[in-house]
Amino acid sequence: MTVKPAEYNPKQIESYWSEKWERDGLYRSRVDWSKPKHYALTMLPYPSGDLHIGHWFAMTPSDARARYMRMKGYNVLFPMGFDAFGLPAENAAVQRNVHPWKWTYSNIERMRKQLRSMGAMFDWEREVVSCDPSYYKWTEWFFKVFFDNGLAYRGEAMVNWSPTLQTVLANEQVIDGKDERTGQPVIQKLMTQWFFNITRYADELLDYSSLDWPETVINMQKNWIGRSEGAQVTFKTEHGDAIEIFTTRPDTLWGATFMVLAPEHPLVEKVTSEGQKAAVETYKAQVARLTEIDRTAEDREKTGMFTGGYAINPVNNERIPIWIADYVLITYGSGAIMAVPAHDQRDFEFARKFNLPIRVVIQPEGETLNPDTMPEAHSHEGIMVNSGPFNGTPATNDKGRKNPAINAVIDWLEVQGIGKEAVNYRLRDWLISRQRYWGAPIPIVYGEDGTVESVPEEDLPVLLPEDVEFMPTGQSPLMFHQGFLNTKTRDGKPARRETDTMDTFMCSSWYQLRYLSPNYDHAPFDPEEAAYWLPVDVYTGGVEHATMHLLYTREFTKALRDFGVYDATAEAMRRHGRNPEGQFDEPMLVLRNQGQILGEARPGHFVMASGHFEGEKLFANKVKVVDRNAPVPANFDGVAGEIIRRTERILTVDVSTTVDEKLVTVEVLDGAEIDIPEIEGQNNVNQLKHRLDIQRMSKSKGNVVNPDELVAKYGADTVRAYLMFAFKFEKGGPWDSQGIQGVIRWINDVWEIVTTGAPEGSRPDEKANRDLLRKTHQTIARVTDGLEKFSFNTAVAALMELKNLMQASVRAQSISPEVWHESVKNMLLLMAPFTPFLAEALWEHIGEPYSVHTQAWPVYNAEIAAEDEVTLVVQINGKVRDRIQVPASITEEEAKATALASERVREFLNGGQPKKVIYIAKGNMVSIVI
RNA sequence: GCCGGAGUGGCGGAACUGGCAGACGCGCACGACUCAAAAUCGUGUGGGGUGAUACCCGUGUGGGUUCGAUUCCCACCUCCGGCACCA
Repeated sequence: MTVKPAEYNPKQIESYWSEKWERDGLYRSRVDWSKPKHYALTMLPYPSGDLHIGHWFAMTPSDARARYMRMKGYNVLFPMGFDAFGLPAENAAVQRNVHPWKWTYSNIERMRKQLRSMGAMFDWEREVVSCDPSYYKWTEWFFKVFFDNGLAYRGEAMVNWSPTLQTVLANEQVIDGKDERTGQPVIQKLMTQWFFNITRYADELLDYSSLDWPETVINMQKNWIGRSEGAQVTFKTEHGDAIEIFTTRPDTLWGATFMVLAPEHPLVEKVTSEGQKAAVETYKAQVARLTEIDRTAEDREKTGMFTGGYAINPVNNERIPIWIADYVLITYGSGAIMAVPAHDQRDFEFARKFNLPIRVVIQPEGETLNPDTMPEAHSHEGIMVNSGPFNGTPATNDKGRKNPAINAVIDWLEVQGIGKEAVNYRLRDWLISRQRYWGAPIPIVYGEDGTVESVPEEDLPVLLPEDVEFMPTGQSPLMFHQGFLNTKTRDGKPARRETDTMDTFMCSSWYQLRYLSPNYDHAPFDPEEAAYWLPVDVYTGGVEHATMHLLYTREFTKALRDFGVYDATAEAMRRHGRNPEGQFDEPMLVLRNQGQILGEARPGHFVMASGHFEGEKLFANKVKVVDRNAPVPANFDGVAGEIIRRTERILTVDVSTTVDEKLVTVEVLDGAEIDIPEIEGQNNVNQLKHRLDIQRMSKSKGNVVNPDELVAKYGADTVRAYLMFAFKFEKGGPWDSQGIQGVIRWINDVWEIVTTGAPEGSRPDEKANRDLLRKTHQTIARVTDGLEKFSFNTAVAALMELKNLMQASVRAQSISPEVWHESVKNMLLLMAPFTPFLAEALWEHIGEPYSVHTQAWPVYNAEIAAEDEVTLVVQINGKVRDRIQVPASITEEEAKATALASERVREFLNGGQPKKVIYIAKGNMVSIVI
């Protein structure tokens, strides 16, 4: 007697198994030198309050892969934590009077639950929270290491300063030069801030040879670092002061007809003549008022001012005027340039505007440039002219030493002692100061005598005081907290604490280390753990972190290596027989970026609204949703069209189908009659749907997909599998609420097949048995390959195919119970990474030992997977003309003979001889040329 | 402007190293079950053509290499991303 199997009930299964796994510590990861390790990491979330579908898309495929690695025999570490410092918590404090501490922790509490519902193999005992003193103690400690080793320094930097609020604003808080919230103007102000000398590592950061990272990320980082090769040349002012310049085109030195200094350049004052003083000051003041954005605005006309001073060009001792202009940036190179208008477009524009001389020194072949008439600079190849000893030297389009002209001039400059080969970077040092409360304090103390010292290690962490007041002005409460502010230097003299806190990228630059031993209190991480787990083997996250986070964490790792932080770890590695060589150069060896899940497109309701017009606007007392294809009655005098936008009771209706004007505003009056046929009962204005285009999800757009709701409705397994199936991992795409049906059906079918049990009383047929086993092994290969390559969608597709054949075999009663069991067993093992709850429940159901997740990954058997019959494809002149079923063991001669004997081929040959017959074994194909 | 990536059915997407384009799924159409609907099951589904075959066209566009091109080469178009007065 067959018992009717229970319905698939994900809620029950998922809560049962997650509790059991938790109790059993199934996902605890411990150092075990007898096994190979695998450190899988996914970027830790900011605790904004709710888990987004994007988090699921980022984390569940990575989890599937981590589970696969575990079944492959690796000892896997897959931790999770929270990047918990940052501005939103502080904004909440100001706006809603909740302490950031409370706000953050209650969000974390909520998100932990949501994360657990995912069914990921996170080891929660390794959780880290970056705003916890036990964590930020070490963030401070790293700062101290950098400070003590001279990597951290104080420097001046421009900040967005709000004079109204007396505070610094982040870039994203400034819109059109105004404070986003108050609308008050923001100015650029120089402030002393803390930096890390990241440029020290620029060259090493450009070496990606040991990394398997997406090309796009490497490309972005290379752009960001912006290495350029050239020469540094020393010009002198008339009065003998040196002006260093950097140029990528030393071959154009003889064409320099003026110099330009950045307005902030320290020599400006000295070179400015009495007569130009007032004009120069005016210009400088004008520049200071501009924000970075204004200054770099597109197609901006060149501005500048003559200083009255002159410089001597060292290559030909020519006297050339010195100008200042804001197109020269104080932050790049030396803040001064030689201007070669004939061969640099920016200099050219400047020279034309201010009537400065232009001299051609690179003459392109086949044309003669005329300085008076040339429409733009010539920045390409040619022959050097007007260049003293170098006349006739060819200049190519190559950069740096590869260009013979540049190469020769650099050698000459070095011999003459007026310049040398040099490299410059676009990359700026990392500004880590934030004038905020909710961040890790910078452990620095300022003595009254101006001394700057780091806080002794035994006094770390410098704790954030909790009894602080958040003022709506946005100022950091640390500046007013006397208990925090007042302290002592090491030798007991009165001192003041640094009130800036650290950039949150600082916290996320080393969190992969804290996961190793979150409770370790002698050091940021336990060398014994690190010796085993480091480095991270696979890292996944969004491409938006390509330049900042990923560059900082690489730099951080290299600095720790150089400052000996890994010495004890290297020692432990050696003790365990692992070679530490090169293990601390890079934090993450393999990187993959997931794409983004966008909002689903949806048409808006098509409505007929009537009421009374006031001007262009309709005040509606009746709104009826109608079929958009139905004709609107000719005598209808209201507004008919699709709702494009709806904000509360204000509708924007696209009436282009009926009248010429496109958009009409309709205000729905209180108590208006709303009729939406598809929703029964009393309707209200909030049920009217507006059109949604494909765009990023956001609450205000109303296109957010809530994973909690999906889990409640379908179960976590379905949500996981759907996300992996429906999108390319690296690409993402718009959400499709219908597509999930396919995964629901698949999971239900699997449930039904397995719970129904092996077919009893079937009439097994040898061929069907063999076909199913073959398919099973082909699926092993495809799923394995998919997981290896982050091609989750094809792996799920393969599992669906296996299910399809299994279902057909079961229905046809054509397979034996043994084959059913063998096939089901393998299928559940293969499904375990994707649908961990379902696989576990069914694994138990078929009587296999707990847990499916600790089983070995199925081994592919090529012999079983091999087809015994294949389709021989016959092409004539590259077109498929016939298909013949043949044994897979067919030889080349047999295949050619079979093909030539085919009816279709004989028709085409028409008695003649083929010119050529080609056999392609791997494609089971014969290609005949006639 | 410079650097990079991508264009395949109505949709998401598949195709190993140059070898049967469109796997798998959604959607859609028709049929079965049902009083009906949902669910489920069956059949079909790139376009043209045919009663059905045959055949022709088809992976952004145009050329090329090849017995054979979504895949390689050249030129172009479109979209997306990064950088951008960086000397």
